Amino acid sequence: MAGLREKQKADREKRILQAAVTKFGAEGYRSVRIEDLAEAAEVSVGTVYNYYRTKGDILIATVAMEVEEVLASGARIVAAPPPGVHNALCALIFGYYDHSLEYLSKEMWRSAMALSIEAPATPNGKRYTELDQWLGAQVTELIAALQRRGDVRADVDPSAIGEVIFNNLNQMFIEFVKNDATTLSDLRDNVARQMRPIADLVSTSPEQ
Amino acid sequence: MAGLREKQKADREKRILQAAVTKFGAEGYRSVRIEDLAEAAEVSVGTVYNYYRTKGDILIATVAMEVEEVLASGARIVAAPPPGVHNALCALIFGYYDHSLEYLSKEMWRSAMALSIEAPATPNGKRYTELDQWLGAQVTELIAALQRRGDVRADVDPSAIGEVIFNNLNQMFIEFVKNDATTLSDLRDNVARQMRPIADLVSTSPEQ
DNA sequence: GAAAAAAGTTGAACTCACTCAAATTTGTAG
DNA sequence: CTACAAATTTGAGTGAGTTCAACTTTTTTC
Repeated sequence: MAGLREKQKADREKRILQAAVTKFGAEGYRSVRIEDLAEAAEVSVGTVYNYYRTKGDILIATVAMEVEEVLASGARIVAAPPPGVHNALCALIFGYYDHSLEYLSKEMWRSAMALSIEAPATPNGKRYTELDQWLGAQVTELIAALQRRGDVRADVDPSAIGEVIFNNLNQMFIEFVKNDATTLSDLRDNVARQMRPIADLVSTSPEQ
Repeated sequence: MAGLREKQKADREKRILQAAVTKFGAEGYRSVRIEDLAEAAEVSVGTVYNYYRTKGDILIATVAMEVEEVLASGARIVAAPPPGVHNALCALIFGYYDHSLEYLSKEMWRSAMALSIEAPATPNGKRYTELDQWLGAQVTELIAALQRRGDVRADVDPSAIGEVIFNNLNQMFIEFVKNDATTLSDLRDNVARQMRPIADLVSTSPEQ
């Protein structure tokens, strides 16, 4: 039975999350107070803490939604990668990057990343780390797919290369969100330049 | 004239930093209050803030000392790298890793990294990012040195490969400090495995 | 339908990083 | 040595995240 209580609970949680997405995006994670969220969601401060353990928890919940979308769009590229190692890698990576700022500001990314590093044992931190690992696995999957197709040399270990590439793109994204002046286009150019030699080295085809 | 005031100032700053190194290491960055540091350094809370802008500033100051040592020991390896690309890379990277926990706990690293991401525009954050860039440059230098010596193929761009390798080792270090159960030995093994294919691919010598 | 139990909400109180106006200490001029 | 000026220290005060004992609302029991 979908009792009244269940319905109210789900409704309150949704209202709090909605208030968070709106207010964090508009006013910045830092400057939004729990009291503001509570007011916007028409609940009390204590109730916010009944649904989310910390302020950071609320942020992670909003970031997680974004990352899940990114994973889904990445899966489509892995299923049918464009021809050529460099092209395929860039398609996947740029897909991640271009999605990243759709709902989240750089400030929100910074705070979420900081949280996941500082408090890795909390549910928040674990959730974020887990999503990161899924993204990393997706890059390895792409390398493996390209290897099966014959684009990548047979003697290459997909997971070693995949991890290195993912760690690099992750770190480049961190630098990107750390600097408000850097544009998505700058980021893409830099990563494309870095991926060129890697792609050449693992490719079966002559190095152009 | 080295007036009394100058001497007292230097002395107070040193006492505060000393208290920070001791207490952060023993009790954890999070659970040490500014009031505790002030008491240990025999000054008032306000005075602590006269020397350091924020609590994070104090942490960065302790981390910076560590990183500077690491940079110096890295320079010695770049000046005379061991034979073989894989060996040379591992020597440099393991040098970083082995030094890292000499004075700093994993928790201190986590907090420092989180700070540098969340507040990159503050003096703290900038200082940490700058040190990171020096480390990255050192990896590129090593690749270039190996290339001059003929160990690395002439058609490889040292800075592109160096950046990718550094970003990878940095990200691996982040994962290392995020998980209290991971040992230095685990970290070394994982990174050595990742570096193997990269080293093979950029080496001039036959791939063993 | 009323009363007891369970579940959830509330906001005042607590902690801790950080601030600032007043007090203190050090340096300097007569 | 005294009086004034400059630099520094001080700690009570402020703000925001978080907690928890009392209160309300919903569900269950008889």
